[in-house]
Amino acid sequence: MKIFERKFYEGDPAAVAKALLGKILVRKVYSKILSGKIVETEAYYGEQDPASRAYKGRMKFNELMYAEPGRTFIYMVHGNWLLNIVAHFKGEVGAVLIRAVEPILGIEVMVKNREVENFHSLTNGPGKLSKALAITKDLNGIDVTKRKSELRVTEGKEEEIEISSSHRIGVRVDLPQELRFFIRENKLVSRARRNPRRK
DNA sequence: AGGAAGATCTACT
DNA sequence: GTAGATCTTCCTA
Repeated sequence: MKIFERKFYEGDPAAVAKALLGKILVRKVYSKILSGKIVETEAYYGEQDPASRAYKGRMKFNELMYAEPGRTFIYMVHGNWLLNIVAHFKGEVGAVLIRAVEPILGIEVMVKNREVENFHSLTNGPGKLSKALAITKDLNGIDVTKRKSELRVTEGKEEEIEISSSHRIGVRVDLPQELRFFIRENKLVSRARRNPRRK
């Protein structure tokens, strides 16, 4: 499968978030291959984005958002590891959160990791997919453009996909534009929630 | 020490 | 579908 070069991730985070839909996330672990089609993403910016980890400026824990595009940025929220891929124009700041995938290879391993049987609830959320694919802080900062990486992104099969958008999920204060993107009608897209709750 | 955070699970109105 | 408890880091005081 064709792998994407760094250039693919150099661009506006929202554009990269859309471009990632339909691509394949490949995880190599326990000498096995686990993979899934990316069906839902969100774009995050830098200091002008109140929902971004980089909102308060550059710090040790968000340094990767400033790093070269194509690397992972993984952090914990409410007890869940969330997988982002660094994406931005040179000299800027940003990342794309992978919110859901549709399992392809290694489904029996994902079932074991997740401790659920139901196919639909295997990877339909950012915390769930990390657990299913055994993604933790150990993979923070690795390069998904390298063929030998334990986590990489490759070309999906040729198909028409229809992209829908909405506001980002779960954020306290969102930007005016819609920055969540997902494949329309896909069953593995996480359930939409009502708008950001008020303070 | 305390609290917030890109969430998830369970147990029901 | 929604409410509430609970998940684990890392920041701020």
